[in-house]
Amino acid sequence: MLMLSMRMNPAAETKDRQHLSERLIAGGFRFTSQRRCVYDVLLNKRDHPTAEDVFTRARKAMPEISHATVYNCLDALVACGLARQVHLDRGATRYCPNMDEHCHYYCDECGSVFDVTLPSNAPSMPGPKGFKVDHYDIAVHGFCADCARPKK
Amino acid sequence: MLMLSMRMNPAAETKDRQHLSERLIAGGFRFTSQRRCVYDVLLNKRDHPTAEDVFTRARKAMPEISHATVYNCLDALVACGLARQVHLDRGATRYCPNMDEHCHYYCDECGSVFDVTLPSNAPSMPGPKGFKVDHYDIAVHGFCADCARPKK
DNA sequence: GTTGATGCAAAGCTTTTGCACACCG
DNA sequence: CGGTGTGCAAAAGCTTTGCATCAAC
Repeated sequence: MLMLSMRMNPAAETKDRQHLSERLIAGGFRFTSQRRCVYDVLLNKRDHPTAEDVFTRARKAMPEISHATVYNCLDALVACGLARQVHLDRGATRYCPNMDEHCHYYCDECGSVFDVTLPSNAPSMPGPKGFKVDHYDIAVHGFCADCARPKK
Repeated sequence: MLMLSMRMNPAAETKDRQHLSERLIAGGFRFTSQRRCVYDVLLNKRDHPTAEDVFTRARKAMPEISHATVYNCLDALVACGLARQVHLDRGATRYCPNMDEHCHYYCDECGSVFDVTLPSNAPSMPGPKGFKVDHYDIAVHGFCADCARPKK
């Protein structure tokens, strides 16, 4: 199975990395090498990794990094608006550094994830009274082209 | 024996319960008392319970029901189109017997969940080529009226 | 009678926590 | 220096599995 690994805009990424420090500080966090490492992992392969995946990849560059620190770093990145959690199934939470409004097409058969950017004319709908919307988390479940074939 | 419930649409629910057996059988499952019990729990209190919540409630009517059986029953209900999983945060998966297209407004502060039915004219967007959509899982994150107040 | 479902308990996986030490500011 | 962040390990929480027994068809 081929996981989606697309690098849309290298220039924007470099900018993102430069902004990491100030974003962290603006959020009341300190800028640490571990947080930079974790953020790099997210930017380097945008395949919606789980915390465990991030841990494994981060260890290549920083062998002494711990499990707890990866969770800490991911939470910090989420808290200061540099990443988002993605909840697709009963499995582990995945992380996504793409802060554009987009949705995730998820194959319930093989687990593939496809990003689709939302049209800018996305309709707003009335929510509960007084509810202050932060962001949308849209998962489209179904079967990818390979798994949709009636071969069972 | 069916338990009485006070709900928005009693007629539809009774119909749902009558259909439980045939839906299960159509899905290749057997109709068991445990599955009826678990389905009743979902219908009786539509507050997006976790499997653990369902387990606790089901035990009131069926004290010997097991943890594993609750998961089995919930999975069976999901498989034959009588319930859906809802993934809102890093916590446990929740379950929802509402099969209408609707989205969940979720307060990241206090954890409240509000159902909002989607307008029937919901726009369709182009997904990955060949992707066969089964259903949407839309969570709107933010802060409910109580938690949105700047009391900090 | 066959086959799938259940109950129990234990294992597996994901996430959090407590604490001593290190490091940033 | 003070306090946050880290690393480690253990605990806690959620879900699955193995197996003997039981029930539905």
